[in-house]
Amino acid sequence: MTDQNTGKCPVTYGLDIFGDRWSLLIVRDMLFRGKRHYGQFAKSSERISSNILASRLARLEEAGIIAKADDPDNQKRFIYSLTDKGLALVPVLLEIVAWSAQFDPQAKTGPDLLRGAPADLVERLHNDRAALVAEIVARARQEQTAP
Amino acid sequence: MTDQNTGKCPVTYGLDIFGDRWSLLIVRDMLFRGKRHYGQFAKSSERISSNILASRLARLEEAGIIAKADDPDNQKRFIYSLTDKGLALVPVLLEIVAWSAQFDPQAKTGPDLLRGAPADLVERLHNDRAALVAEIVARARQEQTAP
DNA sequence: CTATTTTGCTTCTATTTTGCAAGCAATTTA
DNA sequence: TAAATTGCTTGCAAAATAGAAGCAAAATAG
Repeated sequence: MTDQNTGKCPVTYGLDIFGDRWSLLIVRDMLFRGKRHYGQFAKSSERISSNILASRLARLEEAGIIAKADDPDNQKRFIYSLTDKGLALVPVLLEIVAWSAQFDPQAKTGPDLLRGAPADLVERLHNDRAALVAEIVARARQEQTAP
Repeated sequence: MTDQNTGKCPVTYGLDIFGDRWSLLIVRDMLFRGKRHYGQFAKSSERISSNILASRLARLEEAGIIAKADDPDNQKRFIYSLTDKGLALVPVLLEIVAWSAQFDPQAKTGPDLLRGAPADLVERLHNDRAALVAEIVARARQEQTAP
């Protein structure tokens, strides 16, 4: 018998948007590394190829996760920023980080990502969750409006 | 997919394992829908093709997220179960559900998934998080050991 | 016991997605 | 004014995926 789930499963809704290799890495770069321009994403350590980057940015924009605006300092380029919907992915990303910190013995966080070791992050996520999320969102908002 | 996680970002570690269209749906099916056999996954509403299903099960097993055991009731088939590492993905999945519930107006949860509406889930996730996670993990464990 | 069905895959091919290297026009910088 | 930069696009090869079919072992039906 087929599945009884006529409505769309919420897990599927999310994965339809960011269930791929790159989308969440772009969100991570915006959130934790302050990246805003195409060229910055292209220089990420994971080396996304340019056409995939362009298509992912378009997809994320279409999904309402990021917004694309003209850069007042440079007519040629654009500033990508996280919308509220994109910022709401912070808990998802944090849980992924926490999970990885727990099971990847090599898990390390550079000075850019969260300005701390994953162990500290996991602890704060456990003890002080709401404040941690709020703090990250606030900092991301700040970085987006004031470079 | 390769083993080059040395010193990598924890987000990358996670996405290397489950950053694709199907892996988390398989985990979801095991966690929230009590599925344990190949055939049950194959009949999922999302219709994964058989070769992809086989390769994802192998990958998840290799990553230590699921375990494959002989079925005592049927020599031909296997029982797939979530390991501790797999069960630790509950918070990730819950955050995805919460995010989708927040932004997908169509988000619905059938009687199988979490036995409740996403709205209730989101509320419990906010007010009663640890207990909710523990409850889901406990039920999944129970379903895995006693059909 | 034999015949049929079920199960858990594998194999094949077609289509789609991805990666890589160039290229390119509009700026921006020197 | 020339050179470099930026944010992409375009081809093409390689890889991943979908869909159908096949298949041997085991379970079930007769």
